[in-house]
Amino acid sequence: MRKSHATAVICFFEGMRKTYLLYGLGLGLLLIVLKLIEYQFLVRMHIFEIYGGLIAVLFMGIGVWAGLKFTRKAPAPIIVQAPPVFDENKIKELGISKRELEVLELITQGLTNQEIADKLFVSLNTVKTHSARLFEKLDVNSRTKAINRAKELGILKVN
Amino acid sequence: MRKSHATAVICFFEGMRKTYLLYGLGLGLLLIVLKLIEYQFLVRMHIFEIYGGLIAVLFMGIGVWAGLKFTRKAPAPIIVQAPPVFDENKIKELGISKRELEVLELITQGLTNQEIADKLFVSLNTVKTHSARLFEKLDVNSRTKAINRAKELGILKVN
DNA sequence: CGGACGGTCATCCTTTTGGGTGATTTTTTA
DNA sequence: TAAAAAATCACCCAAAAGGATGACCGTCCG
Repeated sequence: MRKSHATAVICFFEGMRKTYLLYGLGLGLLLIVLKLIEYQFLVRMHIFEIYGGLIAVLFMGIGVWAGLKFTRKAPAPIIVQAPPVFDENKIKELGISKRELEVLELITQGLTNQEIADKLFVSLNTVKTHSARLFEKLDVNSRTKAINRAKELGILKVN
Repeated sequence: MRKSHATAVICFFEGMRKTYLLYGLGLGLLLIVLKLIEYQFLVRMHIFEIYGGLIAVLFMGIGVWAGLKFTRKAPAPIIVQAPPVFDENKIKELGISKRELEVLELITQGLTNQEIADKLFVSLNTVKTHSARLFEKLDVNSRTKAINRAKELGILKVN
């Protein structure tokens, strides 16, 4: 029921999931677009500048976006420096996941859910889900109470 | 789609799971084959292809680099527990009244406006007025931000 | 006396949060 | 590989918070 119809329809490689297919299609479309642009300019003389500029802008945009997106998860191993009273056991004891912990820290920094969503490159709904479960695990019902609770539990890295 | 797409694009910079790598290699081979075929018919545009490809790679690299450079926040130079002192001057300097300060402290304790109102024996509206003026003076727009601001200003008696 | 200030309360309106439910996809683990 | 856990996103609804404005009432001080 999970990978039923879509996978069965087009299955070049065994076990290829829908997302891979979508990725392939997306890249294919991108290539087609580039080709179209290319031909348009090629047939009416060689205007390399415009085409090159488009490629430059497009891929630089992709670079910025992808670079940002994939360095968020990098846990930055720099902070090996003496954590004050970072009680890791408490976190596992409460069953707080990594993502939830991230959200918690951003909450304590005073960010709104929308700001957190932007920072983590996820949707607002996702942040709300994380925070909801977090509050449940911390046994609180508001972010300000969560801040205090997290502090008294020693869950936060700083402060 | 978004995630898988970008993951494959930039998997070299990160985890680089086997699946993505294999997929990428397959795609690469496919592209090479296409290029070979294309070369037979479009010999004259070969230079153009290389040119465009170089631009793409170059600017995507620039994008990643620039994106990282301008968003990575400074490595937090040893969080020296700032002023744990009660800076009374700051309070007068900002024109925060006694009642507003009371509200501020109750806010940092995680109380809701209603709870604060009950505690101070005033109406909810009054608390909202106080907090509104408080936020204005602290130059924030939410209680969680007010908490952090108050701390960095040394306005709070405790912690 | 008459402002200025602080405290109180109100109304209207918008945005943000919190709570509940359900679903799909990805990752981890047994 | 199959099951469990984590992460993602959506939709609905209600409560809380925030912004803007206006008003009333004490007290204090020039």
